[in-house]
Amino acid sequence: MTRAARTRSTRDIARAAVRAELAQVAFDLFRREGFENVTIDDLAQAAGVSRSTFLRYFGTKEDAVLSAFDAHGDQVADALRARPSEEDDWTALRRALDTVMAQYRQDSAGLLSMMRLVRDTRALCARQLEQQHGWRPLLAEALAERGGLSVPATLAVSVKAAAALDCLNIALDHWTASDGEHDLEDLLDEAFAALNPR
Amino acid sequence: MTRAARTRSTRDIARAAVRAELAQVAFDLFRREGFENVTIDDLAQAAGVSRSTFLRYFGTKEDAVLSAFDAHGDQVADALRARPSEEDDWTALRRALDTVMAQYRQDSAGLLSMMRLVRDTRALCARQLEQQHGWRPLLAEALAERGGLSVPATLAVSVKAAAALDCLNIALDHWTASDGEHDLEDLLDEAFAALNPR
DNA sequence: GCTAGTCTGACACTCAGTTTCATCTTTGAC
DNA sequence: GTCAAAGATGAAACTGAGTGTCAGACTAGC
Repeated sequence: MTRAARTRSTRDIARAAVRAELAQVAFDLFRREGFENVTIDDLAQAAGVSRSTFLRYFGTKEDAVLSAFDAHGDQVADALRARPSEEDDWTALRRALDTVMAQYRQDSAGLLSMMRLVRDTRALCARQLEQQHGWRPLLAEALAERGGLSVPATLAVSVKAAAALDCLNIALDHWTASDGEHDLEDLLDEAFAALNPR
Repeated sequence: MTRAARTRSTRDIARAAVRAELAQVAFDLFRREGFENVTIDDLAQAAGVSRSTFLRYFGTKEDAVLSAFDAHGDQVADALRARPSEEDDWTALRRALDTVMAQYRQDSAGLLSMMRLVRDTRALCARQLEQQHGWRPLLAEALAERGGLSVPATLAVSVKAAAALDCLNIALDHWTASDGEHDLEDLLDEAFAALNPR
């Protein structure tokens, strides 16, 4: 559990609830009308808050959608630290991704519609790339710590972290393209197998 | 040589020249004043054209900077197709990147200031991610063709293409962070070595 | 109840990016 | 050379994102 999660006041909980509600309203509206056909004013009105308030919770329209994945970077990094130290990096990365895979499996229909929305919207695609780009240093650092030596993330761990995230992404892409027909875990395994660093 | 390059009218050449000039003016201004402190009006005025014209050449401020890399995706994909078919994918990818590495080496000072500008500007970082994301399918397709079979890019070739692009990126990141002290080729080799798919 | 910190809505503002239209230049055909 | 078509430019209006400010309402702790 992170520091932010430990020190959680009543206000923080209320804020998180409002945030989740706004995100849900936004997602539904985007799905129904299309991302670029919905203005922030529309979102605010649909959610029953002012434009100002909406923009206080989410800096951009994109963030309202992608906030669903906000915690994933830290979650995977934590899972990575929890892997046995004798495990090789690539296997540890694959297993650490089980954390998010479990969440995906829990609501695969929701994930599918989310991924469709993201893939069909250039701005969301771009923002998602940026979001995942931010996870790379988290994974790289966790990987470096696991190695015991050299806490400042080296080039090698960054590359492995980036590649693992690509695998996740590409597996999700193929899964979405198949309308969820293929098994996501299998696709991820296949992606990891394509790149088998020693 | 691509089709677009073959059928090149006088107008196209003039357009390309204007485009290059605008990009240069924009780059200089961004470097001097900072990306977000320069408006499109400023750029247009500095270049002696109207706002409309500037926006016709570059859809966004970001594109004015990153147009410098526009051709790289196709170039690497072409280089990939030119590699001997007996070469393994990973080696072919590494060698195909020599195409862009040669261009970087030719003006490493320019590249360094460009990379610094990009890294220091969130919007440019994001747009660059998007740009490179667009290269992935190009490389994946070239890789698939090389393999002879299954022209529709499979998951495996996508993963390798993505990983190779990450290597390029991360090598550039470290090179930039070292102010160009390290040797870029060495960093790229190191990145490729960290991920050695069979 | 009072006070301090926080949340909210209203409003004004800047700027990015789109679209439309009128004008001017270039090109190619004759 | 002339002329018509196509392309390039500039001007202007417009939508909407995102920022900043401010005043009022709410809440918690004392």
